[in-house]
Amino acid sequence: MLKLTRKVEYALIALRHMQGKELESVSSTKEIAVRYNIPIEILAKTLQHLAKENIIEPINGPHGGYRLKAQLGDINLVEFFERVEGPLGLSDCFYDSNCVQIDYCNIRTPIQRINASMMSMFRSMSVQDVTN
Amino acid sequence: MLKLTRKVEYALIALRHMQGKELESVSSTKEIAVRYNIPIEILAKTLQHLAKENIIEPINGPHGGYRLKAQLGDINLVEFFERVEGPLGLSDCFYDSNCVQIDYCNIRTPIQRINASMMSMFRSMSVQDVTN
DNA sequence: AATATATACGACAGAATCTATCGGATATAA
DNA sequence: TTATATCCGATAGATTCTGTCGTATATATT
Repeated sequence: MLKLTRKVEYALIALRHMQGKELESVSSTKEIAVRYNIPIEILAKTLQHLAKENIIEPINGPHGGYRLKAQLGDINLVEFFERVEGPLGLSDCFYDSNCVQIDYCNIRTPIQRINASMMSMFRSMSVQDVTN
Repeated sequence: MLKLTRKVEYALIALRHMQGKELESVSSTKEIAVRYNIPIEILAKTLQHLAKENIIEPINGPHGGYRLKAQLGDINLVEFFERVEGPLGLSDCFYDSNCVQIDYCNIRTPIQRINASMMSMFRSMSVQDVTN
């Protein structure tokens, strides 16, 4: 409960790795996978996803890989989590109405308040707060 | 990602239900299950768990059920979540060392900080903030 | 004492999500 | 042409979440 997914963790590990290198330098999937002991195929997917989101830039071919494209200080953690994993919320009912309790629920409003606090907390931090 | 479990939600729904009634009055599993459209067996387990945690008190036999026992204002949300679902943290590595990245991980410290913020936020709220 | 209604609880099963793997395609530097 | 990289859909395995079943125990009521 209340945990990050591996995908988000791998994304952050990779971004921090890139952040630690010179601006133009390129990091390959293999390099990162080996360095941090991450399954290469899953990391590859994660990086492809970050590239589609324009957070990193892909370089094809030998000596290729990825380098940072976005300003990590401009992406708050709610935005980042949602771009990597989709809609965010303590309960599904805040972005999807398929809950059988929804008509009777006596805690929706209070949980909504707590959810807002959590969102606000994550919104106050940027990806750079993690990668620096 | 970052969601509450149904068990926690059902527990909060039940506690709020009890909170809304007179102090000595008793609520049965069936009454709550029907009222909020919750599978009765799973709610039964949840209430048994809350009873073992001394948060509610069981009354056996016909006209039995449960009533509040603990002061809900005295239980903060971190404590509540952990008593219902076990150890809490954004990543497993904060309470369990079975992660293959742990020796190389470059984000453990920053995630730890964010985790501390989240814990602090939940610690600042009590169960009563949800059930009132 | 018998009955009906309630909690107690372990074992199991189904569903959903998370995590990882496979196979084959495209791009490009050397 | 070759080697090294990204790209991407399909699938499989693992774990967690959610719900079910069967049986035992407790007690108010008759």
